Amino acid sequence: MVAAAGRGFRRKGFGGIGVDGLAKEAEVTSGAFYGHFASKEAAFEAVVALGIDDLANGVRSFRELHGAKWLDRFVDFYLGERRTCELGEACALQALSPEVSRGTDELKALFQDHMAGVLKAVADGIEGRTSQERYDKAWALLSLLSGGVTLARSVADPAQSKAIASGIRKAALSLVQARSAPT
Amino acid sequence: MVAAAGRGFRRKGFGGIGVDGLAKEAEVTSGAFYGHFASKEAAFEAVVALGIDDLANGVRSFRELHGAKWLDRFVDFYLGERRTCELGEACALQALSPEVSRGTDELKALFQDHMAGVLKAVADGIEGRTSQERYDKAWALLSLLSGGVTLARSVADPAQSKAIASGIRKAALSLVQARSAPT
DNA sequence: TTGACAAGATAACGATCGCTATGCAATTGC
DNA sequence: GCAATTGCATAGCGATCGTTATCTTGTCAA
Repeated sequence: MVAAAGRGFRRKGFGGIGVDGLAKEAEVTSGAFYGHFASKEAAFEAVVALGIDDLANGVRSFRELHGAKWLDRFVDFYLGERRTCELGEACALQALSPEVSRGTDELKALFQDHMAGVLKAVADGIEGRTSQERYDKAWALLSLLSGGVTLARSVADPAQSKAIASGIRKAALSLVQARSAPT
Repeated sequence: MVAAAGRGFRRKGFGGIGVDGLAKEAEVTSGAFYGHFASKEAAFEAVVALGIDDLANGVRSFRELHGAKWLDRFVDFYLGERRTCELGEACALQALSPEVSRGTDELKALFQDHMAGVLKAVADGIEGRTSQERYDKAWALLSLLSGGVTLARSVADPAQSKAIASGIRKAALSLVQARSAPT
């Protein structure tokens, strides 16, 4: 049910799909929808929470599976499958954070809360002299990847999209290895 | 009229505001709206075209005004005013590209077309051995800035938002100066 | 077998959706 | 000075919006 709502919101945006559409995505009717969620907004909150937690778990999986080389794999995965897959299956960070930025403070607090897990998972997996440097790099990496995929998804020509991804990839890898500039 | 529609779309998203709302933003009625635009979608296209062109002109202005040091100023501006200003006045790239990524191929073609001007303006203003390297960096810089501002706008705590911006700033400056990694 | 309970279907509410047709008033060309 | 055109307001179209109340169905306990 949450997964179906997640697909709907990702594909159409919060305002672009109605409760009937979300319910149909789950192959039920709107009556059943309100059995699971108190409101459309509550459903969106559940989708954001689950989506961001999924990202955190995804990062942890890459670290466990690939060890020291996890970041190369992760970047390639994010700029490959996650860029070309159907929008309904896209990363929550990329597809949902713009909607969060238009939302209430309550929604932003929830987003921030769950993002803490993602940040820790990324920051713990990259190099840097200080904790702050690792967290700075983690924010930058996530911004670069999500922003890059959004831009790559916004152009019509697949070759252009691929070229953007290629540029992002180089920047992402050099970013994580770079010695941070003085503040 | 286009400016008013731009504010409305940025604040609420394409699906989050209706024609009546867009018309009210311009202090007219929906009848007048359809005197200017053939449809809601056509209005959005005009907003995207104008917004991206504004970004291109903004980059050119920074280059003319600040010369070799334009990028530091631009990054600070983008992560300062452009991050904290009201959503209605936000950068088109940050506020509108997620909607473009959910749009038709026609809309994406228009976006890609106008982005060419932004890319050239940025790529011509940064260093790099080859043209491709400059364009790669330009795409990465724009992704980093727009994605970073979106994330910074999605958290509830202003201090957290500022911390994100700080991390993005360091990454942006180091990105442009870095020697590009091998492909 | 019956009866309580849970889950989803159905139907309806007023409001708003994107859009069109028509009406009126000011401006324009001659 | 009158006619044609332009620019916006008004009103209304059927459809969909988010939400609630009611009804039906299925399940398991006693």
